[in-house]
Amino acid sequence: MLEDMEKLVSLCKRRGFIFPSSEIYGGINGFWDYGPLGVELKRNIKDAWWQDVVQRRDDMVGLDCSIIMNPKVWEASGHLGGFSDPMVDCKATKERYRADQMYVFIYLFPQVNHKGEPAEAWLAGLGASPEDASAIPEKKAAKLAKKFGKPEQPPQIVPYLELPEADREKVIGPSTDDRGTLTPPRSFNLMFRTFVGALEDDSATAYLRPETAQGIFANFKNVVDTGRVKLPFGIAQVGKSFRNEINPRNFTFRSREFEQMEIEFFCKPEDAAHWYAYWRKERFDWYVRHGLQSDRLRLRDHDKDELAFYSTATADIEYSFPFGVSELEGIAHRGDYDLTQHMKFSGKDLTYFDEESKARITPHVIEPSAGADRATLAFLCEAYTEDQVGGEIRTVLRFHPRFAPIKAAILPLVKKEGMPEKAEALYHALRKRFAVFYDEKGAVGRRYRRQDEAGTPFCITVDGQSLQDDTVTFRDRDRCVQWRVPINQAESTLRGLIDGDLTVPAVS
RNA sequence: GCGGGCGUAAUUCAGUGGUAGAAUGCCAGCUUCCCAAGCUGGACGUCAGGGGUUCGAAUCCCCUCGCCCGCUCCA
Repeated sequence: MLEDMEKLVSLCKRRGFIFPSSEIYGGINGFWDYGPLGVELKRNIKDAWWQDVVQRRDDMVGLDCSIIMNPKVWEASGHLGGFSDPMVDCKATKERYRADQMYVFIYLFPQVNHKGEPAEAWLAGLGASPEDASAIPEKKAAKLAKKFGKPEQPPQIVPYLELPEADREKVIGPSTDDRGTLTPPRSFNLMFRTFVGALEDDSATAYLRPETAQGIFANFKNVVDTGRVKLPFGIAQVGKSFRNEINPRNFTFRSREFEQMEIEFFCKPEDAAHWYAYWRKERFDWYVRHGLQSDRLRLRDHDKDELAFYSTATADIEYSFPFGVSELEGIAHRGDYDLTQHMKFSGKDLTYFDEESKARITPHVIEPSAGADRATLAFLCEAYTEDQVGGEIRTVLRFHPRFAPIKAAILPLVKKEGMPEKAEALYHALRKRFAVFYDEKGAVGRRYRRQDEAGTPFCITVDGQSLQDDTVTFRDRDRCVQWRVPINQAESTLRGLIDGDLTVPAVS
């Protein structure tokens, strides 16, 4: 079991799974590159997802929409407003506050201070309204009143955001007794801004999408009009998204550029609860089927106060990474919020005509939204194992065969007596269908270990007997079991093992 | 964004002011009929980047970038 990320990060670098982005220039925080093995792994995960939720279902279709969309999309979705809360930091106590919930209470005391000026105190309080915010300032003012006398007037109350810049220095923060410790309000906007066209004026402002979901909602009418789809049905999309995360952390887990695998599943309002329960289970089971069967995986329902205001239910699929329990996928019951918002902002009718009831309805939507990079990282963490073999450590990535970057390595046992030629012929036959790898160099034990570290589930070895009777040995990664298979059945055997129709024999 | 730690070969690390090292890995060859065996040879470093101090800096100082940990944040 993987205890910290260090060994995995170093293996990923060493074997070509994941590299720091633009490393030769010192890297860039929050961005990562997938190397030769990593790109296969991640692509296999995305392909498996696409096959399972689109190709093998009758009620799903796919979509691939642009990353940059009309900026109004992000007004409608709430990302432009919701992603940009101004925050204020206290330099003394390191606390952080929402600036729109901070009010300054200005007290004037009758007596003068040591400089002979009228004593005044600018006391900051926190709350949704001035009344809510008054507790801390009142308490502090009462203390000061003992020294400078009781104020004759009630305090003047100013929202921190409306305070003139020059006056900010006078403010005493909620958690300190010193003035001037608060920073100016700073906007923490997670949207990546850019400009469309060569002229960088404000009218050309656009955004890199922070999620793929809105492209699906924006195309809902197109798909309904052209796709011959009927409720209930879903639209799936895989693609890059971008968020200016305040603090990228934990290897690829929180990155600023990442890839999502999202479904918006549309249904009649009265069926939404059923479909929510269905997808909640279906998506959890998908991870279990592909190897996250340990107790490190869990399904957590959001508490009421955790829910977005438009959602009636949300569940997170979480994985216990070495750095903590973190979300892989969220399944949200979003009601008709998104379609309604887009109708409001676009002025277009996005309702659905139900043939049965002859009524127009606004479908409700269930959103299973998964992180492709997070899934990849979870499968990497889960796969990482160190076996003790005769006092030595055998490092193995136990990927599900469907995800393994290389499905099988074709190896001549020794580099002579016609074995390389026979092995190469098999390699050329197999690579038409599978990602396979040929290696004839060095001791076979070393080659087996190299494949273990790359997560290759099977090795096919051509030995002396192969030259006599046209059989090869299959070697299983997880238990090192070996058994003989006729060379003309190698392809069907490999396919059976990958698809799960065949299993590895108990003993060789 | 704050605080702390760190940054030397592909990886893990040693090197506290005076000629950049080890192990593993990698490459070539020999050997080898089954699990990182052995032998021979080989490549690989702007010591994260930039600036400063010094006769001389991987080493001391400053700045920047990146990674890790803890806060904070995560609509």
